[in-house]
Amino acid sequence: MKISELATKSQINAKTIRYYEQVGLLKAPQRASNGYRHYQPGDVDTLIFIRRCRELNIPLDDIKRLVEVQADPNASCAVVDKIIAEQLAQVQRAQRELALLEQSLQTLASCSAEQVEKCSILHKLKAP
Amino acid sequence: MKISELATKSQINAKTIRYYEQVGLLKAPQRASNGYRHYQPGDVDTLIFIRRCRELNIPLDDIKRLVEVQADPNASCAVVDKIIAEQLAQVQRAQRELALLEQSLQTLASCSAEQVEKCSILHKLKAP
DNA sequence: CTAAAGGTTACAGCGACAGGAAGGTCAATA
DNA sequence: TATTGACCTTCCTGTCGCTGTAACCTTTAG
Repeated sequence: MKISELATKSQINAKTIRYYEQVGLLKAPQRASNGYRHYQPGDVDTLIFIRRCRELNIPLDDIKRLVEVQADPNASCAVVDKIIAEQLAQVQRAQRELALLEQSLQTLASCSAEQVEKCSILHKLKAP
Repeated sequence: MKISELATKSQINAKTIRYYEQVGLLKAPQRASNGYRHYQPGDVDTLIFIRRCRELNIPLDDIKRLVEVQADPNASCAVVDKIIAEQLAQVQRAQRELALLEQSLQTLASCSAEQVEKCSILHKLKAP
C-alpha cells in the first residue's frame, strides 16, 4: 500500500511516517519504480503500536527500543518493564510539579484593580 | 555591572540573559568601550521578575507583555489577570491529561515474564 | 489536454535554552 | 614582560516531535 493508505489505517500523518523512517524508528520500505514508498500490511500494526506508545507520551527513542525488543524473541521483558516504569515515574513527577505550579498560580488570585500600579498579581510577582 | 554579576544576582544564566535580549524580552543594555554589556541595578529586579514568571511556566511572549504593562502606568490590570488565568487553566488542563496518562500507564502494570513473547505489557500495547 | 490529487526531497520553524568554537579583554602572578 | 586563567563577545548547532512550505514529479479522472 502507499503512504496515504498506511496513514489512514494507522491514524498517523503521512509526514510523520516519513519522519519516523528518517529517525530510524520505522524501517525503510520498498520503493516502486516511480519512487513511491510501498508498505506491507504488517507495517500498519507497527505504526499502531507506535501511536499507542506516543499516546502514553513515551519518547521516540524508547519506542525504538520497544520495537527492537519485539523483533528479538529472546529479548528480556525487563527492558519493556523498565521503560514503562520510568515513563510512569516521569508522569508522576510532572504531576507533582504541576500541582505546585497550580498552587503558586492560585495564590496570585485574580486582580480587579484598574491600574497596574495597584495590581496585586504584579505586586506578588515582584516580591513573593 | 557586567553580565556575570547580573547572572549571579538574578540567578539566571548569562547565556539565557543574552538570549532574552535577543528575543526582545530584555532591552539591550549599554556597552562599555570593550564591547562588554553594562547593566543597571534595576535590571536585577526585571530579571528576578522574569525568573519568577518562568518558574510559573509562563511563556516568554506573555512575560514580555507583563514587563511592558509594568512600564506603562496607565495600562489596565486586566491584561495581567488574563495571562495568569490562562496560565492556570493551562496547568489544570495539563494536570487532567497527566492523570489520564498515569491511569493508562498503570493498567499496563509491570511484567515479570522472562521473554517478550509473553510480556503482558507489550501484549496490551498491541491490542488495548 | 488539463487539472487535481497524491507522491518525492529538502529545508525552516516551533520554545527556551545549553553547549561549543573561535577569538578579544582584563587582572594577577612568575 | 610573558603568561595564565577567568571572563567577555558573536555565531552556529542541537534538543524533541513533529508541521509547514517550496519545488518538483506521477498518477488518475474528466
